[in-house]
Amino acid sequence: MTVAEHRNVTLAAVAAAAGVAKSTASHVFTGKRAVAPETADRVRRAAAALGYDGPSALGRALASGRTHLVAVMTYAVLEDPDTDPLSLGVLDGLQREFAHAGYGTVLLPPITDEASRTLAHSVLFDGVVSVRRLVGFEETDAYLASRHVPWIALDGAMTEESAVAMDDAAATERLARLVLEAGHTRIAIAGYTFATHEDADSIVPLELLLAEAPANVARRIEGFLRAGVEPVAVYRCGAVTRESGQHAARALLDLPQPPTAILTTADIHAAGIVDVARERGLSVPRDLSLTGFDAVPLAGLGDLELATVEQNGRAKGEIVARRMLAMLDRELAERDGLEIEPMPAVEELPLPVHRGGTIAPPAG
Amino acid sequence: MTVAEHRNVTLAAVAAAAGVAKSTASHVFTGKRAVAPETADRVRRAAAALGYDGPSALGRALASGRTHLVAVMTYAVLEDPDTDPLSLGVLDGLQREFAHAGYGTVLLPPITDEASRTLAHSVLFDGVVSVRRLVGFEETDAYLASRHVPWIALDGAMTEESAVAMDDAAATERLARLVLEAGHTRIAIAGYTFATHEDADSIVPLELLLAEAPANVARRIEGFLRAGVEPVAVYRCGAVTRESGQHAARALLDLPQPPTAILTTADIHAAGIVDVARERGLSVPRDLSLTGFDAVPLAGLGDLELATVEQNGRAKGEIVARRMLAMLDRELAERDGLEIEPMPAVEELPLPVHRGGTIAPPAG
DNA sequence: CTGAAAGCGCTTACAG
DNA sequence: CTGAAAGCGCTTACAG
Repeated sequence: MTVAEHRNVTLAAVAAAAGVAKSTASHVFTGKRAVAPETADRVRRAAAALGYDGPSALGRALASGRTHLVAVMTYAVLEDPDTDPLSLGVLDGLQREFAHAGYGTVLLPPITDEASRTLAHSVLFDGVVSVRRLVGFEETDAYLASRHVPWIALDGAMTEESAVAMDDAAATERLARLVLEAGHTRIAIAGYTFATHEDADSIVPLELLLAEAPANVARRIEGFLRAGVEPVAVYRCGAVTRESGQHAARALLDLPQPPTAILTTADIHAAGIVDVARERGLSVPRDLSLTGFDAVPLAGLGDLELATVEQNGRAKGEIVARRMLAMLDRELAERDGLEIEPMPAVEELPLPVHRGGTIAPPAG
Repeated sequence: MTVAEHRNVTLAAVAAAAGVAKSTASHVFTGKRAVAPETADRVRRAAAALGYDGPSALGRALASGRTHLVAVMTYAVLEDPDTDPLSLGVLDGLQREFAHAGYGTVLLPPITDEASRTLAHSVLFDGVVSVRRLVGFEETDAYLASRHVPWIALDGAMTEESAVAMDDAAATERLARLVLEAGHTRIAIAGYTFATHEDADSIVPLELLLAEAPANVARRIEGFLRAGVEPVAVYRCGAVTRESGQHAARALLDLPQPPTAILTTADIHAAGIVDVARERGLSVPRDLSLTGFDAVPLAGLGDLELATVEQNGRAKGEIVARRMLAMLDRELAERDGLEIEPMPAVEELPLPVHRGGTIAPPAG
């Protein structure tokens, strides 16, 4: 038997060789129906003799409507692992949990041009998770909705909350309390939005930021307020980048009465603030206290450890994956007219607070 | 039109609504055959009216034999991005290039247990690339071979050389020359193997290391020899980890006549050697010169920049992806009885040498 | 415990 | 420029 012949061995051929019906041969491999031991043996022997490696995934998929593929739609998570270890962790967790359940993970870029559009249309998947929805997500979201498959969008999108429970507010409340207890009264808040308009980076009214921010960022700010913070200024970061944090620092430290503490909603912004503070000869935390969010490794901070909230990306990915698998199971049950189990409760991702070394009493 | 109805709109339904044959409707979407403008319009209108989003990827795949999916089989590349940024870069390059060509990338774990075995069998792909083949690759390799799809295995496997040209030897020769020119005569070599036996970490004869090492590592060592290095000792690292580098350092520095320079075949080993040297109060490069390979970010080295060879993971991934796409195209042409184009020449990945700050004249 | 048949949603020679 | 039909490789009611 040559390799070339090998390729086209089909279930039908095996069934014929074993002298049974295709359905019987099929059941030998899927195990969905009892088959007499001798019959099964005959089929297996025929398969071995013909070099049949089991039912083709493609045929199964068409017949069963299940591709055993889940898409993860994300933009360049991989390019700069240093800038986004969190999303990488999420991807890792998703992939592991899906693999464990027999689902492969398809990496797909968001739809930004003809190539990505064609790709999205031509790739198979039973469900999809969008991670770090930063670019090209208007069309992508519209498209994913139109595919009518289970879909979870993370990073502050509405569906995130139904997939993984995160009490951001409780965590940031604790963090803010530490700052208040240190004696600060002139506290500023720097939150972010995914707003794409110009001037996104600027001082804004608190209400505006709360209205524009993704749900999770809004919750983080709620935590600050709940702790009793009355911000002397609020900055809107237009991107989750170190530069945006630097802009925030410049604007806030230029105020006539600059804050003695800045509460951010992302570590990377806090890192940018440290950059500018040092540029200006200020020392953190002696001259400026600072909090972050994510507990992500940051370059260029030396020995400084940020006061922050830890978000375990891999754990988050695993939780989200389990949610997706439950959605997939329900869909299958619904299709087959089986009894539909209630969705399991949303799992909670613990968000431990790290005190770090960036909170100190205000100077003077 | 409800969502539920929506889901089952098929090409056949659209064709019926437009009053044309399925084949005609199909050609309107694929563009593989000319269709009269009015006819095409009628079909498109019918599609729009029915909410048809274009041919199902699944049906196309079964009929055409193309899933537009390439698998990347790799073990936990994502878990510790810090320890393997190179593989991450490769994955990124693969993914981008495949996406560009209309292929999705499926992340698959190597076969190590029942779950991964089931997964590999049930997932569809037209071709596969294995990256960082560290664990469970005996069964994985056997399985991938049995799928009879184009397959490229990286990281020192035979097929890597046919997919991307890397002149490791030329690069390491230059590096070794720098060490020789600095005046070193007592030079040791630390190379690695994927050997899994106990005692893998040990001093060995040069010939043994050359025989056991993956092809790319062997080439790197060849480069050292070509430069004129006559090693006073050769160490075999059994794993590509910092610990293994530390073991190498201990063994080599404990020699009665310790080397004044150590040439490694991976940055991470050089980092481990720095750890041990410092532990012992030695200064790099004053007391010990050192070279690496990969130019990967390393933690805990302070200001020390390694003398090393840069391997751009993303560029490598892109080159490999283009190779895979060419293999896929050829396969298709072969199947359809078309003229088979010769494979394009293997692309070369440049391997720039960085002098860094870890080469100095020997002490004394 | 087993079989014959329909069907999953398309593409692609073949024929005109 | 278009159509009718076979076929891609399976699974799954239905029937016995």
